Amino acid sequence: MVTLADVARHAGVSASTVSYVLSGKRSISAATRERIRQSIDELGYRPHAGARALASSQTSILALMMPLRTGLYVPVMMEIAMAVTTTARTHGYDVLLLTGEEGPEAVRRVEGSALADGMIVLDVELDDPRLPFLREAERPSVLIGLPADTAGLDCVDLDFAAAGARCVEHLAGLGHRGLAVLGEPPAVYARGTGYAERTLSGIRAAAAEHGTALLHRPVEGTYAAVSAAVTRIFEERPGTTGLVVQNEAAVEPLLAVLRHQGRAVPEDVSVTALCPDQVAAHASVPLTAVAVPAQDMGRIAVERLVARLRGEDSHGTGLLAPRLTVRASTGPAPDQPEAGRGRR
Amino acid sequence: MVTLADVARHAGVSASTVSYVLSGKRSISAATRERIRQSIDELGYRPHAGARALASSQTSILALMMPLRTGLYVPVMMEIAMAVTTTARTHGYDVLLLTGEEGPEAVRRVEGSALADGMIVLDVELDDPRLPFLREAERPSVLIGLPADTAGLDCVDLDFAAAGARCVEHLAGLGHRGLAVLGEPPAVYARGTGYAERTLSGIRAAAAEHGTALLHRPVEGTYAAVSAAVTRIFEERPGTTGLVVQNEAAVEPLLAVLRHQGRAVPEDVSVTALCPDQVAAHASVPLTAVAVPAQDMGRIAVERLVARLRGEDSHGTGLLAPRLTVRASTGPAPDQPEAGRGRR
DNA sequence: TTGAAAGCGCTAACAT
DNA sequence: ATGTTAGCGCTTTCAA
Repeated sequence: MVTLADVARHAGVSASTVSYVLSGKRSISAATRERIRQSIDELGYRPHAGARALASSQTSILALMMPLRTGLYVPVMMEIAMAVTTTARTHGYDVLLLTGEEGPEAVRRVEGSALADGMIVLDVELDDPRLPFLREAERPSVLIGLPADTAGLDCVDLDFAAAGARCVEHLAGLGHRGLAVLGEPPAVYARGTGYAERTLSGIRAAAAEHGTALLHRPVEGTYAAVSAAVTRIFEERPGTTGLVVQNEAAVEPLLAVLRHQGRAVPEDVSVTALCPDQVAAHASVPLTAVAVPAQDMGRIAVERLVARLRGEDSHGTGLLAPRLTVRASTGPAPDQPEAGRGRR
Repeated sequence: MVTLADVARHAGVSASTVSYVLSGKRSISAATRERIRQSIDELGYRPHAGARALASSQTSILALMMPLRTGLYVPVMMEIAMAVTTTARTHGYDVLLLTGEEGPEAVRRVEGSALADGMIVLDVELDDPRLPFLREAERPSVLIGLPADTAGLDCVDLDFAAAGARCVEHLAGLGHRGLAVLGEPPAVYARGTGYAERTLSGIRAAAAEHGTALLHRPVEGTYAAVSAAVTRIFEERPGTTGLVVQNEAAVEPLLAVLRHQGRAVPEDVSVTALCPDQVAAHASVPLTAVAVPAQDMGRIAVERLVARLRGEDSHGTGLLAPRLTVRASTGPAPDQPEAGRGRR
């Protein structure tokens, strides 16, 4: 193994000089700097991460806490994880992956063992058990998600209320007066994961404002569940012409069910979704949708965390504005909102 | 920060004694061991990871290299990542997540900077550029996947050839004589990712053995692409009654297309897939399928890696035997393999 | 602009 | 069964 001392010897300087060339924390004459650079390349030197961590109390590692609870849409988590990792690298950080199991204990491990300089926390519940530990932690953290009480926390998230409202406004603007929401699975609501409720409240507010009827059905992302839910919706409210879907897994099943029931999209029913752009764009009917900006959230979380590690000011809680892209799944409300247009 | 020295002082022993209690590398009288345990708890001591890494040249960290290339089915990767992380924890290891971008360079970083004790490599190409570096690396690695030349490497993977054969045997056993394969997207084949080709060769061999006709169509996982492919298949080979799908993303689109074309599953067409059990079980028609044992692969990879880190013998390359679960998507071949049974 | 030297917190010989 | 001590490879005062 090549050490700093080896490099110093090879370049004919002291160890500290090599260290300073690496960190740039003091000025070095161009000549020696070049000589040292050369030695480093020639010897293939790499600083030992552990030694560095010990001496500097900085690990150059960010922890990513990613519980994988039921009802979560995996691809979104993955996108965030990837964005976090690549962004972290551009800032010179590596990423330590922590999964659920350990819960709050993981926070203590990271702190106590000095495993990382800061942490990014996913899938935050309204009253997340990790919050107290994060609040009193020495090291900074950024949450992706929004707990009930954000005091003393740094959070990044999509403005789900605005996103829900955006969907309703779009449909209302097209003349739809009977709307229904296919929500996340019951488990997600039960768990107190804020975003589902925030979306719903945004949807409700907008529906009230536009005077549209509204039905809400939590639903599992299976064909059978979606089929049952959709059937019930049209039975109870034959005048329903607009659907808002907030369950990525339900998107394809929904389109299949509608097709099967003979309801044309968007001629008979307009559909808007809240899902990653990729899902919306590649659906069997390209969907008018508010994007879940997974990559942005991951990137922004890292940038904030890095800024705080550098001692720059924390930016506090910030919500991303929703962006709705119109595609092929929405159109004007049918002239006669007659019942039973579709066959069953 | 609480250090080993603090604990030693508090317990009235020397630092080394505390260290040995922690590592169990020499016998300690029950009395002092208990006293030290108590001090550790009372003070809330946690060993400093960096210091430990420096002194012992062991990081207790495993690196997980996960390029995320196009055409990959994300949930499988995620399942593997989660299995790797939780299994690693049960053995006292944490996981460092490395994504694509860096390629072979990442291998050198991990080595050179002593970031991890060993690595697990995903999405291995037949002639992966990382292989030479892995072969000459000091630290052990386990690949999930099978490159062209496995010499000097430790690999875990599903036996895709056997898996493909298993699907064909099942269909042949049900009397199907005209089969078609919906394969991975062309990009996957082009990239030289072995598993797709291994599956295909297994399918071909079994088809030859059973004397069944066979058509192969690579396909993107979009509704449009699947629709086009299926339509062509039935035009070219009206006698096709059995489908093998090896593209998780194509599963739902396929079922939707068949439904739309009026082909009943399994009365008109039998479908077998090669996909995670969860996908198969929750599809709109529960699928007879060979499972992609993502969790097992992740777990086994870690167990092997840990065994090697402990100096136990490497187990060499090992393929997992396929397991086919019969569900609702396959049935006896239609009596009269007549053309044009479905409407269009 | 550069060196010398004192740790960072832990492990592992080497003693006793 | 326990203590003493010399590093592990790096950062960072303090000196020059």
